[in-house]
Amino acid sequence: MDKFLELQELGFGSRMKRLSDTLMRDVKKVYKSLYIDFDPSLFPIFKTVSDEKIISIGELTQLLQISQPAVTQFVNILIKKGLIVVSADKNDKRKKLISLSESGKTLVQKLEPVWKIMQEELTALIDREPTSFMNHIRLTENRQQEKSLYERIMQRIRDKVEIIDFDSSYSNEFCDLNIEWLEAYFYVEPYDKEVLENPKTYIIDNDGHIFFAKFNDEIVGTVALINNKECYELSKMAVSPKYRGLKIGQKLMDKCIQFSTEQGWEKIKLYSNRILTPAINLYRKVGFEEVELEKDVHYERSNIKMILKL
Amino acid sequence: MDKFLELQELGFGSRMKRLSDTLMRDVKKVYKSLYIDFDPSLFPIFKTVSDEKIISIGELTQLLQISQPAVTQFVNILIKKGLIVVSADKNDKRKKLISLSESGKTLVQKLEPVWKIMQEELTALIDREPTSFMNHIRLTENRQQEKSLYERIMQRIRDKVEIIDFDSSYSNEFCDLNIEWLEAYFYVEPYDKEVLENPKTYIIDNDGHIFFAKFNDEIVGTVALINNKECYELSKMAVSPKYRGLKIGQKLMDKCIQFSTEQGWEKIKLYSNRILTPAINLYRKVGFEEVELEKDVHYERSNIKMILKL
DNA sequence: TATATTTGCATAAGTACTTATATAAATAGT
DNA sequence: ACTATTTATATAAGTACTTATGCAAATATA
Repeated sequence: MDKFLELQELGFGSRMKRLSDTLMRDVKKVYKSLYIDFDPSLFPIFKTVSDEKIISIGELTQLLQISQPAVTQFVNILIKKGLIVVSADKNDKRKKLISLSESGKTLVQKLEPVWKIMQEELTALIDREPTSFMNHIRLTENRQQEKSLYERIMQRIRDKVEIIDFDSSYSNEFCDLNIEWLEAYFYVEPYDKEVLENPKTYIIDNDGHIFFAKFNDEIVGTVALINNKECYELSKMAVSPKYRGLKIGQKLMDKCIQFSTEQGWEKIKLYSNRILTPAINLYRKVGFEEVELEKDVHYERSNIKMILKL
Repeated sequence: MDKFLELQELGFGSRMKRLSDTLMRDVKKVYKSLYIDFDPSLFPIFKTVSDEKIISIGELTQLLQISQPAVTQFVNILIKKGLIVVSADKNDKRKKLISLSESGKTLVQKLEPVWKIMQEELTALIDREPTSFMNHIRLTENRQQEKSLYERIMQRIRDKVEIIDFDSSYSNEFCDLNIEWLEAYFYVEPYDKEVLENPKTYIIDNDGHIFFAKFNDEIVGTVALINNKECYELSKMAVSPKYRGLKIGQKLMDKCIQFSTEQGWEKIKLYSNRILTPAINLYRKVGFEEVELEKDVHYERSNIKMILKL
């Protein structure tokens, strides 16, 4: 199937290049999936500037062992992205001193946990038993084909999303996440505002529950189970658009179903709008079925009612 | 010194790319040094076409696991170089069937011994004790720095150049190699022609000697020691321009010195022209010293006389 | 102290790929 | 048999580098 296997060492150069390209592309996809405006090709320079605090172009060339124009090129990209700043060297006017900008520092904070996961998964992909160089390439390619680095990293990131219980310190996030999507698709009805700003009063104190999805110390999603005596109504589900693709909605939903079952309820109901196809698809996927909609619903935007039998 | 060592697995992709780039560039330099119009990037496709005899673009994409446009691109380059030809598939008009052209087949013949050496040296560079992937990269980089792949291959190629004795079957090569450089730098004097066309009569039968440099069954250089009773005159040294850089002149010279010493002569003399700086440099390097030139020399072009004391 | 060389960086052009998309022929579905 | 889909290849534009070269500031040399 794979001719490179036969080309032996003469295909070695091309082969390594191909593998590194594949891995780089996977890492690129990860950044994209996380809506992080970063690229693996920027990593060596960005990380070095971050580590060294202040460094010149020539020193970067030395350290990274790549050509000086390549360094200049990426430094320019990083400047354009606002991640680094340059200052002049007082003793040597030819020199450019490079350091992280404030937003660069913020990005490092954000990237560090992701880099950690990437590193671990990359290590798992490449570093098994000691063997020959060619064999390493072969084995790594095979593992990459079984399950791509992208999938490996994304799964680890998904696993890092925790579902936690309501705490009043998260009230703002509860409100903001919901307002965000309401404004995007509909408009915020007065009753929305009232409920979202007082989750404790309207939901928790009425024997309801609120769960949050937490990723890297950030609240990235939420959902509420409103207790209306007859059953739980699943509502206020919102996921930060920055973290779509991490299957956070699925996780929140799983938690709601598990929790409702534990509490002994026979069903969960929900109201939604057919325009929200990804959400509707998720509901159907976990077993919700469409039922007839009542005339008098809380919200104007509701045009579908669904029920899940537990 | 080398930051990539610290970037660990996250720099892995860039690191592999860097190493493969370095190796590819070295191989490129080898082709250039041998005046072979070929490029390592063409190798996977060229070799595959050579092995498979006839193959379509789609099949190449499959076998080599690179993108179809990349295959198309290199196929076009190979067509432009006249190394491959395309024919239409009778059953499927969309398909292009690719095979080696006559000059492609000739090139394969020429390249095969070189590929063999490259393969062996590359193997020596990369395939030592089994160890981790990262360590392989590190070790290979280190070895490459100690002595580059280019140097390793070139040395092996140089070692493959043999110096052999005169045989009348090589008379043509003796003549052609000399005429080639004479025409390039001066013109062929009548006496030149007479001697070059009858080496047996003029040189061998007068107790002189002729040596040839042989590489891959091809005569790539020659030199004569003319016996004028008083000493040997080193003359008729010529190296095929296709094989400059293999230090063939040096090898021929070494042979002449060694042979003259064995024969018990006290010196070697030679006549040359100052315009031929690389040759003059070689003469000086092995110990020849300039002496005063006589008025009446065989050749008009001679404007320097040198003597080596053995 | 003037001049030549070296150093630090920028710019331009080239290379070996990639992805995205187009086009024409072949095949499948109705 | 007609249309829709798939397949085989081509084309265009982008990416991450490279080498070659230029220029200005710094340093060495005379």
